[in-house]
Amino acid sequence: MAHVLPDSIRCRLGYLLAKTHQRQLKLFEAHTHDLSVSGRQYATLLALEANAELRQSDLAEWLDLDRTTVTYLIDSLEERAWIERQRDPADRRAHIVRLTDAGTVALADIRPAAQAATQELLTPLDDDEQAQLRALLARLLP
Amino acid sequence: MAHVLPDSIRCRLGYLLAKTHQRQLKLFEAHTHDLSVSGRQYATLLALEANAELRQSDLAEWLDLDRTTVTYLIDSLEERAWIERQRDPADRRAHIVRLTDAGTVALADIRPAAQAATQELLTPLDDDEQAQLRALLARLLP
DNA sequence: TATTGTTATACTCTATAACTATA
DNA sequence: TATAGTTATAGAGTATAACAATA
Repeated sequence: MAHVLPDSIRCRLGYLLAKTHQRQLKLFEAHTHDLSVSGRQYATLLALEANAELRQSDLAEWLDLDRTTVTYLIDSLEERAWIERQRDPADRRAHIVRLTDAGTVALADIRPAAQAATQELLTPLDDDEQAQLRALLARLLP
Repeated sequence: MAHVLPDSIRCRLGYLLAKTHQRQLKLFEAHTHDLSVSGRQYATLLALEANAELRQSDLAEWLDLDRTTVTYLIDSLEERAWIERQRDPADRRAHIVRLTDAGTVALADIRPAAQAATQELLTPLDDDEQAQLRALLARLLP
């Protein structure tokens, strides 16, 4: 190939975000392959690790997901018995979600694999630069 | 809501990339709404602006896309007469893609809208920080 | 009336494989 | 036999709207 990717593309933020995100997804999948878990399922388990009880509407707000997406997400986690859901006695419209013991075990398996994936992505950066990147990205979110 | 998004999620690189990318897509779409163009279509036009002629296989390699995806992408641009494709006389298996005059005009419309979207995303960062972010992300790509 | 969650539907992306035409 | 491109298909992911139960 006689040409080179022009800077007009290589420095486009949309391109950089799309490609790094794509690469992160592939690495996460490669490292967690035998666990067959999605990044979103992992994030849900982390949220429930930090908070013993959450309503589905809380998860939707936190993870910035549609409530229908949360329903499917929770369905998939309940099928694997990693979480359980029950009616909120205080508001019988709502469902309360909790991590099960099996979910805690699963999380212990997933976490090191997920961290290894992130470390592989971040290999070109030293520790300071990794922290800078996280801090800069975090400031772009509401 | 009584809870707060835990740092275990907020600082997860996969979460940060997914959310900033999602936000970038929404802002791009909002700013280019009346032009109805995708970021990938925009990147293709930029590639052709920098190189008068490209084969579809070049585009696939540059943009890290499957060749089937490139076929659909080029189809959509040809329908709008922004690009034209013809057989490569030197290798009649290949298609050579070129920007048309209409494509050049379209690019002139799209570019400021795309840049405005990026600037809105990057509002929380000053100029130095924006450059740092681009540089750090670029180093994560092969 | 508004909110929580579920279901159905559809639409976009993406991945795969089968196909053609050329090399 | 390998490569460039096309087509068909199916699988995720996501968005929308209609619905039931409850507030």
